[in-house]
Amino acid sequence: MRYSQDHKAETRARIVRKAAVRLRQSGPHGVAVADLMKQAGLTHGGFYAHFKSRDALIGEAMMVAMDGSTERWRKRADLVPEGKKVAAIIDGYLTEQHRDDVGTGCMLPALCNEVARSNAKTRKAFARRLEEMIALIVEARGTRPSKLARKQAMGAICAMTGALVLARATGGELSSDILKAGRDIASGQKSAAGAA
Amino acid sequence: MRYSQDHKAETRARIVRKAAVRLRQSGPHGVAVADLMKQAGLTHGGFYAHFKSRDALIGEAMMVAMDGSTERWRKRADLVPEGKKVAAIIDGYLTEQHRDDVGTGCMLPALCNEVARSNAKTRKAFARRLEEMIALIVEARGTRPSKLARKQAMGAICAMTGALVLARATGGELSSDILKAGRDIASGQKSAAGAA
DNA sequence: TGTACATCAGTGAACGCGCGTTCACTGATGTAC
DNA sequence: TGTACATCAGTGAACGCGCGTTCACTGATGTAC
Repeated sequence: MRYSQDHKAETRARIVRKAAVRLRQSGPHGVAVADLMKQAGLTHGGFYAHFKSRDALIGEAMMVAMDGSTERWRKRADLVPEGKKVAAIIDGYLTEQHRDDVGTGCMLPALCNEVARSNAKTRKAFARRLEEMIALIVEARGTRPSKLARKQAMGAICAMTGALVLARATGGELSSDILKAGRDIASGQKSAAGAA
Repeated sequence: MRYSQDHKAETRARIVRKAAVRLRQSGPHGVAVADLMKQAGLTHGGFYAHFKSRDALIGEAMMVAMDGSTERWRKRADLVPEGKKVAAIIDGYLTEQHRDDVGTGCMLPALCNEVARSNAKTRKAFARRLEEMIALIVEARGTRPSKLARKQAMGAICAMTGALVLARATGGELSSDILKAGRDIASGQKSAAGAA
């Protein structure tokens, strides 16, 4: 078969996208060549017409899986007026829907453990996206950027990430309670757990 | 060789302990039978005198890896006077030392992703330990237990877990900043990232 | 106390399954004429 | 417009490595006498 000029590029992109979903769901070991090609409607042999190796694909999938998180936050912030943007991001993030959707959800809870074991390139890409997300929260606050604003934004992201991974590891009422507690502490609502 | 009565039990426990470290460091796929036996000073063939299968070992290692986290918190709280206990737990938790020690560190950041993919038994065990940790924070506050106290304790644990996984995934100054931001938001010190 | 035997934790070669990778082949479509 | 040929994305059988698992064997120590 000989296809239109970008048919191959589309196929390739489809494989990477499926891999990025699997990567978030099951980690790198969950990405099996034959399984992935089947998902893309192909047979496993054709894989090497697109990628040098499975590892090369995983590297690319890692990058693709890191896309979108920031963009989703920006869209949610754009929908609400000044002063409600941070809350919109947090409340849109810590939902049962997001908790149950690892495959296309935020990279932070899904990939953090893997990134910690990855090479410098992947770690650097992760750090860059995280910085973008921090900057976006600082901006969404609508106040003057400052060291304190940055620190508080980072704190909120810590709470959001932690709440999501813990809500995913647990279930039932505890899981829902974690999401609620995460929303409160991330947005600074009477959530000081400080001594006394 | 025929050894003393509990020699076998000691060997078995040693293997499980090594597996629990590897599990936290590299996940279940990082636990290889031959490698583990070598670490324990044995050859791979003897493995099946102790365990039914690799999966059975991983199940046990999971349980062992979940031990100790609560105990460490309790010990830190016991060293300081009333009113400083929660801060002692948080500040002892979000350190560069703990960040760099995944293998024997807290189960929450190390295992959360794996637990989310595990069977009901493992998930239940995880939830039980998490409840213990929540209760311990509530107790360490020294105030009367309440729904709010529980929620705030959960929020603090979210922030602590999130800060550690993100600090591990990044490096350099960003990593240290995350730890600082995590300490602040978890202890409720001028860390409200709320809108406005 | 000494000797023969039983036990069984541990050894290491070998097996076999899963999965990444290779490769000779296919056949639909584009191009040349 | 039609025919012959070239291209190359995709096919699927086969290979081989890594690793979990099996198994016949070892040899140090406990027990019987």
